[in-house]
Amino acid sequence: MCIPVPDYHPQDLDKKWQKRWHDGRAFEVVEDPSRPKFYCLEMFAYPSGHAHVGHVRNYIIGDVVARLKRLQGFNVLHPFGWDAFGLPAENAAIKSGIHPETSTLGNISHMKGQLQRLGISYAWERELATCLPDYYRWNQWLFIRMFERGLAYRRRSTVNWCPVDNTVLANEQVVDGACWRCGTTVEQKDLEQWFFRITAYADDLLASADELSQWPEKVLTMQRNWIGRSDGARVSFALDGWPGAIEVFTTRIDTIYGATFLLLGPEHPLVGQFAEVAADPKAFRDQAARYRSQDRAGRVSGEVEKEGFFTGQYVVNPFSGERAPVWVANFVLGEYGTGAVMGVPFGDQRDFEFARKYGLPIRAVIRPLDGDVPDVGDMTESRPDEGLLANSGPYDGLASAEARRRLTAEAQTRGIGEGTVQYRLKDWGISRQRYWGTPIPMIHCPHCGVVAVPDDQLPVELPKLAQFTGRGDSPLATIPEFVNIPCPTCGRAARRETDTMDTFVDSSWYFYRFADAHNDLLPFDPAKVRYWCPVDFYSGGVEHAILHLIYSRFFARVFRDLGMVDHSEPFTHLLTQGMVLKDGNVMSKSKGNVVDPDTMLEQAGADALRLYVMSIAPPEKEVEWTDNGLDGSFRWLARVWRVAEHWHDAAVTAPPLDAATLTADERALRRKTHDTIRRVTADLDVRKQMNTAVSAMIELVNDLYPFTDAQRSAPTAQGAGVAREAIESLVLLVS
RNA sequence: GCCGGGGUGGCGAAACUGGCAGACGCACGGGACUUAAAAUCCCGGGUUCCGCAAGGAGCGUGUGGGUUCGAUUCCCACCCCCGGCACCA
Repeated sequence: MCIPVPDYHPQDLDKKWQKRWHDGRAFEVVEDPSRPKFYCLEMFAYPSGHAHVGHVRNYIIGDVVARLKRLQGFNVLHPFGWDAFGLPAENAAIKSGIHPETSTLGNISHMKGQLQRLGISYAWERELATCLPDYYRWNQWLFIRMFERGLAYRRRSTVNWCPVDNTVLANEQVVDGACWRCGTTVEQKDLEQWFFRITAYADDLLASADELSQWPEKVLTMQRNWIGRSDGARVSFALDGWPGAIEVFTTRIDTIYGATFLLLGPEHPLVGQFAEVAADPKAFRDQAARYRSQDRAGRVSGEVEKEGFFTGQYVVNPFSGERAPVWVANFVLGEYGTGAVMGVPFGDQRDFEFARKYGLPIRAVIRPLDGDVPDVGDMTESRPDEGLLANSGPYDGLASAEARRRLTAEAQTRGIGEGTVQYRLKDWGISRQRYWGTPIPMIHCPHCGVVAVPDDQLPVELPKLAQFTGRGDSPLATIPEFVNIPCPTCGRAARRETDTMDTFVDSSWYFYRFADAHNDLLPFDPAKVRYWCPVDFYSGGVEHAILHLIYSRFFARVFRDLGMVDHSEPFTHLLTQGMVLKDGNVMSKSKGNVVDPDTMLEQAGADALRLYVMSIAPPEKEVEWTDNGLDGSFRWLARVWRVAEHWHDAAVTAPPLDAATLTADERALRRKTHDTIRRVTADLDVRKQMNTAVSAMIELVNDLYPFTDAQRSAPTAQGAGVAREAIESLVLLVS
């Protein structure tokens, strides 16, 4: 068949339609209770300067869903904004002297142009940037609400410190002992810090993870690991010859008769006291100090030889009544549980190795259901399996689970312990000693203590800073006009808090702000959020699985408990899009392997680029970028254009279809048309598998060509009608 | 070690509920059109063997078993790759 080459000039089409969408405000929406709503959101962007293909993939995925849902009759909210605070802009300012505000706003403007040229259907009137006071004032407002409820609090603590970025990092921002952003090994530092009490929601966050049926299992697993719930018991071992007791946390109280020693972490408060009565207090203290530093290094390197030393003190096993020596061990973590553990070499591999190394006794306290009590002399490793209790006094013969219940109950009755739940999750440290972030709206008064800035004085605006030196702490502390302020309570001289908030605070609730982006009385009108939220479809990179996505779930609960939202889970369906790699690496400016979409837009137009990116692989899958297929997508669009142009005149005058008089060829094409509609709809809507939707559409065109050719030599009355139906359907599916 | 995901042509991939493995695309080869090229259109292709050919036979979805009339799909055992967590008591 020879269909003449059409004038397919996508660049002109892009301009024409993008102008029409812009002028007609085509994607703006308002609440409309008469229509079902659909909130489609892609993770907003850090304005680094240029959108690369990796970002673009995410926005296209979201746009496909948004456009599908509009065609299906939903009232679709599809907004975009900018996660505009953050270190890169401040670090650039230190190098170049350009103020972060200037560079950030410039970057936003450039990237917005790129997204518009891609034809992403955003409701731009709701655009927000977190670095603007009309956004970050609500961070401050919410901080104060959390402060009032004890969810934001200040304490001195050991924190993760990045010496390159010169700031504190949250636990979630430390990856393999290094800064998540710059990769520098994290140091420990003692600082007064603001924390958000995310641990208050640990169980809530964990329990409802089970209900997130439309989240990837991978993400839920990561969050469960991160929260790290352990069910166990706290039990006190009375000190022998000292007042008081040492409390331990254990998940295996059923093995307590096998606790032949007790281990303190080097950070444990009793370590200092025991040192004073030791034979050589200095050696005692030095050794403990060595363990404390070792632990940090050990977590990074992974391998540290287990070692410890005897304190000279004993405790009494509350169940067996036996005296057990107290040791300090380098592998016991000060910050987890009570910082002390009972040593059960029979059931715990670390304790086993420790006991073997130092000749401590091992007692077998569990026997298998179908076997005898093991001979400890034969053991080469611990036996953590559950079974029936042995050598455990009155508890002998009980199954492990039952024994745990009885022993815990007994401990409680005797007032020496209780069942408890331990989490690995820690409170979220949000103070940052940097400039380019939300000022923490607190005032330190020598007389009144820590006082919140009154609501009517919000926002605490970020002052202009002339010089970026990168030296010292908290740049805001160098601005006397900012720091010095009368106390709002007593009126006497006081000082502002000079730390700023972690930028993850900004991103933890922005999806609510989109529902009511210009509210200047509240972060959002609860009625509007009730209409739009939760977000029905959320897509973004899996790298946020335990940062942004757990913080956002936390904030949803805070807003819920403030009575402002009526759901707990902010994102119903989560799609974690696979990264786009170039030469096996993540694209980044520093690696110099960024693929810029603008060149491809100029070459092939927005439709070809979008179609190609969607056709490479399913959206969750990581892909290696090659330019190879882009031409193919362009060629296919030209084929669509060509066949549509060929049929245009005949189609507009074709009579209505009469199903009874169709030829076999016509029936086949008709069947293909409707099958394609079914497949594309299921692929986009249900399976979220854009690549096979593209394949299905290509197949329809592949059938349309020979049909067109056959009709050229032997046209039928119904042919144009069947072709029209196919082409109209196709165009709709493509759109 | 624990948890999650995966392993299918030269490449990206598809196979939705156990039913013709490799749809669709990229790259490639052949042909038509053209003075020629580009573009376009048509055809071809997992692999081995037999055949001049049309065609035929065998093997084939990480490996080894199993269930079944039938297995990429279900079951058992194992290997490898990717991601997450990890001295958490």
